[in-house]
Amino acid sequence: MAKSSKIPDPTIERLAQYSRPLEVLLKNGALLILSEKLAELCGVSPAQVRKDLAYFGEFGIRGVGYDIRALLQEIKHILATDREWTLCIVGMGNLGRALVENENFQRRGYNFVAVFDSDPKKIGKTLPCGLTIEPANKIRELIRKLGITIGVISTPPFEAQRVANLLIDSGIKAILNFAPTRIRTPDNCAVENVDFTVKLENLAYHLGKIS
Amino acid sequence: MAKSSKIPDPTIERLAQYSRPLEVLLKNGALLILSEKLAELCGVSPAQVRKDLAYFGEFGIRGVGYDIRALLQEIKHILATDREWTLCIVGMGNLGRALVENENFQRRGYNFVAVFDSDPKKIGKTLPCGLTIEPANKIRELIRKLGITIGVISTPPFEAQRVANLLIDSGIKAILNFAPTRIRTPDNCAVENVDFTVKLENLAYHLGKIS
DNA sequence: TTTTGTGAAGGAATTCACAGCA
DNA sequence: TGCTGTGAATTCCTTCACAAAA
Repeated sequence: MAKSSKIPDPTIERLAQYSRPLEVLLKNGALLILSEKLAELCGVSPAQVRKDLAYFGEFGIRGVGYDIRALLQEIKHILATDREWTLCIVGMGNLGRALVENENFQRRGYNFVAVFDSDPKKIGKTLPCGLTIEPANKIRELIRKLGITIGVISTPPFEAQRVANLLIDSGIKAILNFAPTRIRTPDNCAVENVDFTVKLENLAYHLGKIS
Repeated sequence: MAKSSKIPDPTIERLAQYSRPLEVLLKNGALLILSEKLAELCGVSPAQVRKDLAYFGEFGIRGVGYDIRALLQEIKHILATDREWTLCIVGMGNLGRALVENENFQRRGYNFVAVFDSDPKKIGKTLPCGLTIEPANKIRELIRKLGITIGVISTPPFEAQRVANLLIDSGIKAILNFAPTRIRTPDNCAVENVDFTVKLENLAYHLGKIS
């Protein structure tokens, strides 16, 4: 099956992107798709699509294309999104609350089961989704009790590393970090950063070149 | 000064990242920084830092390092973040509201001056930040009147392309897209995508390899 | 035929290693 | 001496072009 080593990181990122239009197509009843069509929908080259998929096996039929349902299932299996994940989030500001209520997470099997904050005024409040804000000192206990595997950080930047350390100490192996700062983790804990302001600065750079 | 062509995209992204710790250091009164230290703070190699900066000029002093204040100013000038930008946002769900209230934007000179939605129940409501939600049919008018240069999309995915087209028609040249779908734009309009679920799927992939 | 799967070629970005300057 | 700036070497990723298969 997988030549599991040496898969380029960009390939993993694109697999997730391929799944988006495939889901739409499947829902609309389409059965087959060509690498050329999928490539066009995702803004990449057809050869790129084929090479990305070929890292994991032979999913297509030569002369015909890819079976949409089977391909989507394979991608989900590769990305391990064919199961449910339990998450917690630390930092219940505007962004944290919006993330917890965001239906894009549940829809893909990412379920928040605990939310934390260190502000006494927020602790104990119940959110529309039904979760109650817990104090930061219960992070370790609840992560273990609820079997949480992914931690989300939406605190101010100066608290992010401390929170990350707490999560790591509690056994978390994957962190999604929304704080606009780098956090350090041991090799066995993966981090993905979502920094809007970096993206805006990219845009500003491009705009600056024009005007 | 700049050999303005042929700057790698990743370089631009890293410049924004370099500015984060530099701002903190400057505030703390530090004067000089070595490429090695900055690299360590940002999780890249020292040679990478030097090469990135060298694309735009000679900002360092050999044998000494970089003057933090001057370097930060240079980076901000390159990224065109040494000025104010006016933004609008379309899609006032949980995420849209959180983004408008998020102080990370204002702090860096990104000011929302108009917010839009197509839901009649939301139109006319005033947000904590003081802005009133406008109907989507006023997008063109307000973009022109207020001189808005960057558009943010936080609608559901199936509306994203339509909204993007509206923005483009109104003269917008840069879009920050939070909808988990690809949007197409002409060459003269830059897009940056922020897709949390893609990031989560990267994490799931790494977790899946372990457990 | 048609379209996938894939070595080989090409290109882009990073790292190396040292020359150049304070 | 110490650290930046930079061509050369290397690694990584993408594209090409065609053989293989339906």
